[in-house]
Order: sequence, then C-alpha cells, then structure tokens
Amino acid sequence: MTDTAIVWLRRDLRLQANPALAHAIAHHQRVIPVYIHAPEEPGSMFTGAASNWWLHHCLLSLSQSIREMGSRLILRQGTDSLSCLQQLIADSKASAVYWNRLYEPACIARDSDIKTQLVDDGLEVRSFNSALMFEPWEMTKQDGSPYRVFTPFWKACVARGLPSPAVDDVEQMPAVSTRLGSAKLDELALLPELDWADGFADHWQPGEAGAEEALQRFIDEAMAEYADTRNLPAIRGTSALSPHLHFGEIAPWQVNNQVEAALSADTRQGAVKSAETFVRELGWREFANYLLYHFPHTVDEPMYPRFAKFRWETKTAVPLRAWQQGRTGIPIVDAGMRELWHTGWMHNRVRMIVASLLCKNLLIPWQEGAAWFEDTLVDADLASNTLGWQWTAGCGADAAPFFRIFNPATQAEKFDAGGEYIRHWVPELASLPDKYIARPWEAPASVLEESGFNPGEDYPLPLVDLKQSRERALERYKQLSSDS
DNA sequence: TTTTGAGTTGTTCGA
DNA sequence: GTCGAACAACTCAAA
Repeated sequence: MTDTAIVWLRRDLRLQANPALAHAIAHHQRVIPVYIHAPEEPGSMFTGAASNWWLHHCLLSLSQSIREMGSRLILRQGTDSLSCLQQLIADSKASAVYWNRLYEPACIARDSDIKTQLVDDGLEVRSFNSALMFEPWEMTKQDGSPYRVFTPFWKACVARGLPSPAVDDVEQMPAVSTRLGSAKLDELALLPELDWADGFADHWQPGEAGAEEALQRFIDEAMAEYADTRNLPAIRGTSALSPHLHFGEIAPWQVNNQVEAALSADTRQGAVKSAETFVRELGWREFANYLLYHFPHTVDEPMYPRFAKFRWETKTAVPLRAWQQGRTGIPIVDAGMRELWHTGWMHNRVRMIVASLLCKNLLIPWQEGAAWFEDTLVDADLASNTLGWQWTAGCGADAAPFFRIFNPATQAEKFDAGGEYIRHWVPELASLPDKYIARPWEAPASVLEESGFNPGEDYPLPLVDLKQSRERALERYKQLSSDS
C-alpha cells in the first residue's frame, strides 16, 4: 500500500470547491489528477463538436492551473475509462480513486461498474457531489415518488435551504512523478479539423478563471435588471454561465453564494426579485438533472408514453437543413441559428423560438433539434437539453400546453423591438425598417424598393406560412388526444 | 379518499 | 391601442 490517490476529473474541471480533489489532498501524500479520453465509451465527454472545443480549452486552462499549484494534469486515452484507470493505478501504485458524480444514465452505469471493479481490485473508491445543490434522490414527494412539476420541486428545495458546503480551497498540490506518462492535449484531437470554431474564442474564456469572470460581470452589470432584461437577446442580460456550469468550472452553490453576498450590498430597485429569478434558473438546472436521473428514458423518448404516437413529418431533410443553416426565411429564427453557429451559444428566449418553429410549425421530431443543439452548443448538456426540447414539444415534464405555439414574428417584435439582434446576425435584412424586419414577407413593394431588398434573392422566402402551419400543428395535437 | 387549484417563458380574436 | 377571454386536457401536489 502506498499513500497515493487518483482524482478522476470529468465534469468538475476546477481546483476550488472541488470535493473529490479536496478530499484527496487532505488525506493523501500524493495526488494524481487525471483526465481520461475514451471517446467511444458511452457517457464519454467527447460529444458535440462545440463542446469538444470548449473541453480542449478548459483542459488547457486546468493543466496550467494545476502546474501553478506544483503538480501536473495527467491525460490518458483508451477505449474505456476502467482500463485507463487500472493502467494508471499500476503505473502509480495508487491505493485510492476519487471522483465527483455525474447523473446521466450512461455515466451512472459506467461509474458504478468501475466502482465495483476497483473495489474488487482492493482500492478505496469514493465519489462526491460537485455538480448539484441537491442530489436527485434527496428530493421526493411525500409519497416517496419523484416530482414532475417544477414549482413544488423548487419550493421543496428552497424550504430545505440552498446548501453552502465548506470545501477546502486548494493552495498547493503535491508533485506528480515525472516518470508518470501523459498524453499531450493535442493528441486528444478535441478541436475541429475545420477552422469553424475559431470565432468562439472571441466570445468565451473556458476554464475556472473565465467562469469567475463571467459571474462577476453578471453580478456587476446585469443582475439587478435580470428580471427585465433576461429575455432580450440583443443585450447581455443573462449570465452565460451555462457552459462553465456544464463543465464544472464553477459549482452552482458558488454561484448562489456570490449572488447572495452581492445582494446584501445591493439596494438597487428590483435587485431582490431579479436575484430570485436568476437563482430559480439554477433550480431549473437542478430539476433537469433530477428528471434525467429519475426518468432516464426521456433522453430519446417522450416522458409521457401517449406522445409516442404523435404524427411527425417524415420528409424532413430539406427543412431541417434550412433550420440548421439559418435559412428559414424567418428572421428571428435565422438570427438565432446563426448566433449558435458562430458562437456556440444562443440566447434562451431565442432557443425557445427556434425550437417551437422546428417542433410545431415544421413538425420535425424534437430529437432532431436536440441532436443539433448537442453538436453545436458549447453548453450542450444532456439533462437541460432533454428537458428543454420536451418542454417545447409539449411531451415532457411541466410542458408548454400544446396550443402554446410561438409566433416568431410576434416574439421578435416583443423581445427584439428595435431589430438590433436580427440586424446583427442577419445583415442582409439590415436595410429594412423596424416595422418589417421581423416579417419581411409583409413589406409592401414601396418599402422593398426603398430599402433595396429583394425577397427570395437577398434572403429566403419563409419556409412555412406561420398561420397555416400553426393550425396544422393544432390539428395534429388534436388527433393525438382523439386517437387515445 | 376526494377535491381543488395550479401548472416558466403564448396567440388570437373580438369588444 | 388595450384588454379579457378562449384556446384542452391532464397531471399532480396538497389540503
């Protein structure tokens, strides 16, 4: 037996407030932080192209921080995490393996297998909570079954009290032997082959320091007005913490703690309500993980089985492609899809609008939209993505009633009144006056001429008629209830 | 056990 | 232009 512990890092890519890491440092002389690249393995962190870009830069940042602490991040790659861990255990003579828990079905299955095997091998294995304020199994209804409605779930969480766990900060890490082998980050080939993601760096700073900066910016500049501005996509009214939270660069309780601390010194009008609204969004993140844990089938099937019979369109290749490329001819939708392509992110309000168009106006299965988001979002998160898409499609927990079909033109006029967001992402529309920028198909000839805009040439004609497709969707949903 | 009221994010129509 | 009602049906938590 030696006194060496391995800390298997996954979506907890931070040094501060990291329970597994803090435990290892507190109880062992030698600590080996490792990231394992097993792209073929179910539950792997090698997923969408945008996420992989983020992961690359996050690992880069983390390995620099670990170096500053006097240690070294070990990278290993292989077909599966277990064999990589076993090899590392053999190489390092480690006696303990620690990690922070994940809650996706594939990760739970993998991790529990690994735990069983390593315990059999005679190692001490412990997992910790680094990602959630409430473990999914902690919160149940009075009858012991899981919540399926957000508000009572969140009320129960708040009643219990949002946690503020004390986790030791890392001041210094013991050195890792230079003989211990590590892959080079570039060998993991996380960056896309095309230079498509190059622009991401203008928008994002992956890593622990970037997460802290994003939170500070939000608290200083946006939080007090959050309740009013969070729906305006032209404004940086949201925190944009989602990718940082996804990769565990910051813990949700750290976010909550800092918001509360800032609030106690904040006398601005509406600050309390805004902070509450914001923290409630952290609650939605908890709820998404909670639902995925209790209802793992929701990853690709509707939460409620009666929706399995819903009659989606089958010939979807052409409209799906137009949607993905931001060429639907519906300005706010195209703006959102282009923002996604260029930055790896989309404003939440716009996510709802583009999703509603796909599921309801185009009648394309929500799974198609979820897959595209998984591939293109830097904050792609199976739990949040699943909840969001099922909510939009009307087949999930606390779902939108089926008659609630967004009108993308009305939404744009309401939340992008000056057309600033549309003009930024769809510059070919920029010359149109505000009145028609969200619905160029209604612009009279005189306006078209004056602005020099040629519908169908400069910009696609709308892919669907909003009114007709709305009625068609309502009809389909009606069929669903009359059939059963 | 039964009842009651509520449920993230809307749209349209007609007065 | 503003406002309220209608748009379905169902689940679910709690009284």
